[in-house]
Amino acid sequence: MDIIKPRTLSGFMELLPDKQIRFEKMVEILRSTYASYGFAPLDTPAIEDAQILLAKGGGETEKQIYRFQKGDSDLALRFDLTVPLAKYVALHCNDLAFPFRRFQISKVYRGERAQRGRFREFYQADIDIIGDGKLDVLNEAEIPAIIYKVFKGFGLNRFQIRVNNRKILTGFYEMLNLHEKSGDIMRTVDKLDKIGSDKVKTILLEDCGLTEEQAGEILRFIAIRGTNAEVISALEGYTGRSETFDQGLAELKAVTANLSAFGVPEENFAVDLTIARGLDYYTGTVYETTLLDHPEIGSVCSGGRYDNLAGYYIEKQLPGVGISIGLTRLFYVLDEQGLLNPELPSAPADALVLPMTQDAAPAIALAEAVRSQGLKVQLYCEQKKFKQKMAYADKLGVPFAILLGEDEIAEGKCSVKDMRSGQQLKLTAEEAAEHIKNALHCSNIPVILER
RNA sequence: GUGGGCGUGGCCUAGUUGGCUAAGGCGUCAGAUUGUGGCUCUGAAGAUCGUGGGUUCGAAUCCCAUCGUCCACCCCA
Repeated sequence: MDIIKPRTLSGFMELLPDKQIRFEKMVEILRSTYASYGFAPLDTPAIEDAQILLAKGGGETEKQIYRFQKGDSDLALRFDLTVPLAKYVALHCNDLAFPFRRFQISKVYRGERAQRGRFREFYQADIDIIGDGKLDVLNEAEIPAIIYKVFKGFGLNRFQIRVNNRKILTGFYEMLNLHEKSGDIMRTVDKLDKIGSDKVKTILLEDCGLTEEQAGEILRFIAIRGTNAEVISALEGYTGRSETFDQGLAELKAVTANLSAFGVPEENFAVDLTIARGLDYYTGTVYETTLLDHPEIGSVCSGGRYDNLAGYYIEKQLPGVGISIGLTRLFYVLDEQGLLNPELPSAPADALVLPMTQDAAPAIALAEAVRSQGLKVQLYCEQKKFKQKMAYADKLGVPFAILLGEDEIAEGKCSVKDMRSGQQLKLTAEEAAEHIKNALHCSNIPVILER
């Protein structure tokens, strides 16, 4: 028989158990945080009709989507969670209560060249709030609060939620009569941090065909930095020249005004005029979150406000605001940087019960007794040498091994061995559970430990 | 999609002016008192040198093709 060499495709992440446990921990934090803000869980199919996923048509989506035929069906794998959400809302809008808040943590697929931190299959953790006809700006102010809670929940401190407003940008380009070129300009300006202002200027002049004066105006505009109050006051100087701009500024003020009420510290939030993000459908506030100590990895969470979620599927006007956390990338980078908390328990069980008698019944009962006290307990079922049983406990990384042999059974007790210290005690099942619980008592250990 | 680097046991690497049975480390497995893991010691298994073709007396090493992979660009989480 031919052996097929096992391999995992490039751009797909596969983890060993201890890492997977840490990953799941992050997912749990996301779920509980999202749920705590009243978002409902949603799951949609990984595969959809290609027509639906490609409704928007053209561009990168068409190039990157995994598309295939099965019989006569033209199918595709979802490349994000927003388009499936649009379909879902369009399909069920008569049954949903608006504003509709949902979260979804699922895999998405993109057939592009994989690179460090860039995957072909990866998890997105999305939240969106969809309004029926209207959606108040207050929703846009709440989003950073949720991002903040999630990242703090992971154990991160050095991150920054950067915010801009698309209306400010389009309004500003209207003032310069550059409305048609705004897409190219924004894409260029977005690279400011990466390539520097001289390079940006060169591209604006040569590739975008701007005049020296226009380029100068733009560079001066995106150079506006400082505290939120300082940036906003600098922006006030541009008012009265574009209705769009003025409206964008008003929205930006509304978002920043409620930050402290929502509990977001100023140090984790910044108005940044270079942010453009997802050029096609965002129409108002846009968000991008970066790790301050690892700017090279780019954005780990981004999103914004859009006016018409489901326009391709129904006539109804459904404005919304949402964000997406690139969980796979975030995890990959944190792991690579060695920031995953080594203190976080990553064994599949709290204790491993090792039966040492021919009759396994007492051990089975013991395992169940300890398990019923709320602990994760694995029963070792193999008939191997004691040495090998211990080696297994060691390799699994379980903090405790519970031994049950003739002696213990005769005394009505079991031997509880702390694998880290080597200390061993003879205890009853209840005492054992209590002992282990006290030793672990680790419910609030963060996943990430920043240095 | 465009441009560049690299492919040697499961993993990391040595070996490239072509030359004897391809070397080492990690890991795996088995032993060193069959009720005690990590450490140490001993031993074992495991590679058609990515694949196909070519040059040559002889190819891991040179040439061509192909696949894979990584990096940059594009774009993005």
